[in-house]
Amino acid sequence: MNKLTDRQKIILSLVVHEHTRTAQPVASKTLINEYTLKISSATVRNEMNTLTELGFLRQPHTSAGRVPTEEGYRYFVSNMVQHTALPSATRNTISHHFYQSRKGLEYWLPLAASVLANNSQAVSIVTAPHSEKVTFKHLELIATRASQVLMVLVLVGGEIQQQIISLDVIRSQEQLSNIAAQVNRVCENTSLDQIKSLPATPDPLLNQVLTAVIDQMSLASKLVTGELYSDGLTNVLSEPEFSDYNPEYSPLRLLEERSLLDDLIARTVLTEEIGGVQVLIGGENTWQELQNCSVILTRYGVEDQLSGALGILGPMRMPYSQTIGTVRYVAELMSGLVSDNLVD
Amino acid sequence: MNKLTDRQKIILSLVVHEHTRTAQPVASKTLINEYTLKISSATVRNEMNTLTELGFLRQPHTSAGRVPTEEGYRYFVSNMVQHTALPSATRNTISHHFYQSRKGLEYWLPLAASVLANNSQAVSIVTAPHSEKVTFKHLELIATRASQVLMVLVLVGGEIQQQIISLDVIRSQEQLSNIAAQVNRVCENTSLDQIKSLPATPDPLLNQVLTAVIDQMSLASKLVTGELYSDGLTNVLSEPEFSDYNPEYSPLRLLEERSLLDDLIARTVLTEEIGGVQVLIGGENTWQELQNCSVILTRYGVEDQLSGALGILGPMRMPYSQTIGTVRYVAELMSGLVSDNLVD
DNA sequence: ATTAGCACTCTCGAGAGGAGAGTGCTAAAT
DNA sequence: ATTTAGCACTCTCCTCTCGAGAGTGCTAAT
Repeated sequence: MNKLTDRQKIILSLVVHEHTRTAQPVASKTLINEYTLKISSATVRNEMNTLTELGFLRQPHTSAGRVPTEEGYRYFVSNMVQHTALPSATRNTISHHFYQSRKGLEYWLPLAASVLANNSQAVSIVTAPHSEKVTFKHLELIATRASQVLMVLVLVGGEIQQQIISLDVIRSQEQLSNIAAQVNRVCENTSLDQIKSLPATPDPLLNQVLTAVIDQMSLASKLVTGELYSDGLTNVLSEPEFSDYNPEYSPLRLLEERSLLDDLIARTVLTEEIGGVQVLIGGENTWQELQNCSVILTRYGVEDQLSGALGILGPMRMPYSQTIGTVRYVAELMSGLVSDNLVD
Repeated sequence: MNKLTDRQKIILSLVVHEHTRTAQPVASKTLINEYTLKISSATVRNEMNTLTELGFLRQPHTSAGRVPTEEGYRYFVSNMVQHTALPSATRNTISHHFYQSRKGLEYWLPLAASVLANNSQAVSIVTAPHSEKVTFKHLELIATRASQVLMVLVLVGGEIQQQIISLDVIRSQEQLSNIAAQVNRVCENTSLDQIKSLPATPDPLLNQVLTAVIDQMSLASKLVTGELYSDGLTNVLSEPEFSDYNPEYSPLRLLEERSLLDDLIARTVLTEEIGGVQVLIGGENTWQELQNCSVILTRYGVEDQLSGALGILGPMRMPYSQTIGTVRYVAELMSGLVSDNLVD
């Protein structure tokens, strides 16, 4: 696979850079003008020809410059994007944002989305972290009106679920607190399966509450990741990739149809260890919606406990090196924050 | 203001309808061909001329048909959209969705957004309901790791806030529950101001918790409405109104910059009683972002207790009658659901 | 007050032509 | 054997023109 000569690699990378910058097909002459190459345009043309035959470049028409193909981008990203860290100025700006934000995931998630969007000129995707194993932490029952009860369920990891339960009989807050205390005693740090296999209880209220708990926990166990935060839509609306095509296959469906995003996350980053950044270029023949787009995704959080996905969706023509660096850095920050605030 | 003749009104409304249907300038001849009018095209032309002088229609160029102006749409909406109810089939389809959904605001909000988007071919906007007066309902403190405590605060209305507090000393869950019980005894159904004016306490832990409660409640009191749910972006991306213009003034900024939306909500529906539907056409000289767009917004929930805003954002050229009906109906449904599940 | 008829205006699309950009190839140079 | 200069060739893109067609405004007749 890696059978390009050094010179071919340089030319491919220059074409990618130049095309990213100008959005135009790149001519051999442009290359030797803009960059200091010690070879002539004719040589560049010959090499471009080879790269075209290899499938890494293509010509929009006979007498136009070259544009990288999907394969070209893929080769570029896997072989030539050196994982240099982000400039420290950028890192500081980003971490500063987190530092001066209010504390709490509910602030960090939209902040991460905003930072990613602003540093990438693409659409950001951030999902709230979620624990693979759903474990009971704490239950609270709060009397509201008449026989309605607000049930608040806290899971290990810190996710909070709420549900309104209608009882057959009106109960006092004391009675409710009593039941909640019983449930807490039995269930703390207990997994869904364990709770399911608890012996039946004669108390109908306790029964109803346990059923509701099991119901909520089952629901949570089916989630791939938590809520979606996104930002930077206006960054890409002017890009033809996002507005021209068939609305049936708009890449923005990824933001609106949760099942699409979940599928994408499940099939890429969820199978990876935290820390690895995945780059999907042009849908990889699997996601039709992503033609002409690229997705950079990674997983963040604490391995085996609480993790979410974060990254960006942008036109295929994007500054991969910088964007990958940003995604990686934001994920590192978020992992640290999640880890420091783990509820276990 | 209402000085149009009946015939002029008819012609204006036909132009609006036809333009909505075809997105093209409407010719006098088209009108008498498509609709059964007992007047000639020349008469229509004369009337169109008058309507143009009055500012309700305009010509894209000399020899083109007419297009409604902002003023034209405004006149049409205020004087000629009769508030006929939605067809019962549509109503049934919509209510069916709510009926077979899981119960809980967290399901109804995205559902409302989805229903609005699908029935309007526009972008939907739904904000979670929020209570104007922030009132304490219930507090829970949950020991996590070492000296970290997860504080869960429930407000009257059912909003749940969470925060992680770091204590100086490690406390047992008993001690924490004890403190929470104390706070609950003192604060239940108490307003922010009342809590603020509570006498100081010697207990440092109690003090820290109360400070955190006040902090969270202050934050809540500054919200205009809750979280934003939106759907149907792909509906409008192909519309030139949404992709052509300067990204600085894209109408979609309304979805990304919460301050814009809050301003819009505060200055329109929040001042109205629940039930009134507001139609903003073309930004009304106030919101530059909304040029060529219209926003239909209404407030839903329970007056003086818990209310949010919902509606749609679409191109100015839209089927107002149907869309207004949909927005009103969804708001009615949501008001009912909020009312049935009020936590007070 | 309404309408038929007609001249006038403007857009839109097709077609032509020329400039320019960029290539591929060939033959010479290294 | 590789690189390069030179050049013919191709294709796009812009502009211009021109004619067809759509739709109007005006005038004179009903």
